Amino acid sequence: MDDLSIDCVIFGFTDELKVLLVKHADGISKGKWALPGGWITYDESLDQAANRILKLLTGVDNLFLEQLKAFGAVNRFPSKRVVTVGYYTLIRDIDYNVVAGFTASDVQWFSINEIPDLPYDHQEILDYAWNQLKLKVKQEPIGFNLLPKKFTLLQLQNLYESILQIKLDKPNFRRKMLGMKLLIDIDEKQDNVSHRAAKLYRFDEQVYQSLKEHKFVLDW
Amino acid sequence: MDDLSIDCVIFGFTDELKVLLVKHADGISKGKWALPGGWITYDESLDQAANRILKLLTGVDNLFLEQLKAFGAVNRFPSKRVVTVGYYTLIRDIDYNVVAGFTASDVQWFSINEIPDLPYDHQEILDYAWNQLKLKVKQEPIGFNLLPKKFTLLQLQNLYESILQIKLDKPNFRRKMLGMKLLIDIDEKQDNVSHRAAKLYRFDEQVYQSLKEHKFVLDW
DNA sequence: ATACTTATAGTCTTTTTGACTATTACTTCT
DNA sequence: AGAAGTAATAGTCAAAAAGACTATAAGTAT
Repeated sequence: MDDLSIDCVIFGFTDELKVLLVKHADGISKGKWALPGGWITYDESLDQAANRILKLLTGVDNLFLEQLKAFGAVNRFPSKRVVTVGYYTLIRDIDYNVVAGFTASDVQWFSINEIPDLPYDHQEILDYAWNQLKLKVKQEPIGFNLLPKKFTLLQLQNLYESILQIKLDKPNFRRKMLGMKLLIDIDEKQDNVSHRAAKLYRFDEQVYQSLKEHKFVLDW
Repeated sequence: MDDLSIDCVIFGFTDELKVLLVKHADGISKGKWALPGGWITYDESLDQAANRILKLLTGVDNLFLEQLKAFGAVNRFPSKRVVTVGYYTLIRDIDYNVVAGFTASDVQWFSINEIPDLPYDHQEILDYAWNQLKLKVKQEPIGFNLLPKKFTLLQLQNLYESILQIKLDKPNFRRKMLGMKLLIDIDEKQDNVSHRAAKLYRFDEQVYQSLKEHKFVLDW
């Protein structure tokens, strides 16, 4: 389908929230950083197409992937009428060795606060994606795809703070998180830190799933 | 564009939540009730296309209209590959005299609880739309497009109950609603009711808009 | 041993829920 | 006219949650 494309907003997190961009090797916006994307073929669903594109970059299949919506302004693409379907995904950036694909000469993580000029309506797609992420974070647990298996409460708090771009009170955050019974104390501690080591936790997958389904509400 | 269509979930409300369906005059699913839809032309954005289709049915332009997402399973449409973009809209049903368009032999409101068998993936689109509506109702004020200019607190409560399909406590609902300062007491009362007349309110558009932007959270 | 850093525990006040009860105003039936 | 019915509106009270803190603990670095 030469009038329908996919564009992916790939969020990563280690110490801060990041987005993966690719540099176009050629075409109209040659040399510009843009969201990774591609065309949809006739024999794949939208979700499959997005997954294929994501796999090209990360080498990994079946990452968390969710559709945003379709973007269809008449002149969003210069040469002809193209509607694009936006997707977003959450991954732990350092777990993956991202590689430039066919049409991309380079790939790179950018801090969410230092995004370069993007072509087409990619900035709009990114803004929309971030907004969705902010909403999501208030309604269901997050972090399973963004944090290591074992993590500290502060890491989790930093994730929330990075996404929402706000500062949270530490003791209150602890109380709330521990109160939802989502975290399991695995009775280990950090090491190699130059201060008191924090306890490590992991998600309780059962609770995580059920919270995802029932939705809750964090009024931050 | 012959591979990209629009489908609209048009929610209406008077005493209960309803959905507007059209009966196909011909084509593969002739005689079946389905979501109103149409093809996207090259010279209109997705939003414009949805708006055009909605206007055909209601005669009115620029109703509240919001995209759901794109639906793109490979075999969702029988004869060829078609991706559809779902939209939903909220209108006060009795304000509009809906008319059957070119390809529809009939139009009718159906109670949300008595939806007939729908063709293609229209049931999936409808479910998705209702879900979105449920989420929306918890995050921003609603009713501006669904209620008459002047309404009682009970009417507003019925709207919430119809959408969420739950029963709410009357005194608590009052307290919460009045507490948000969203309603203006216009110092009038119902008439022609066979019981104590309730006060009439209208929305404070300023507050309505600002609540829409800042989002809140109703944990029902 | 002391200064620094982060973890973790706990307090206290204010707000917000949720579940009710009580009373009021109006209509209609007898 | 009085009683019964129906929904509106006011108010209570205890439990839970949020917000803003303070205090202490457990380590590292100097």
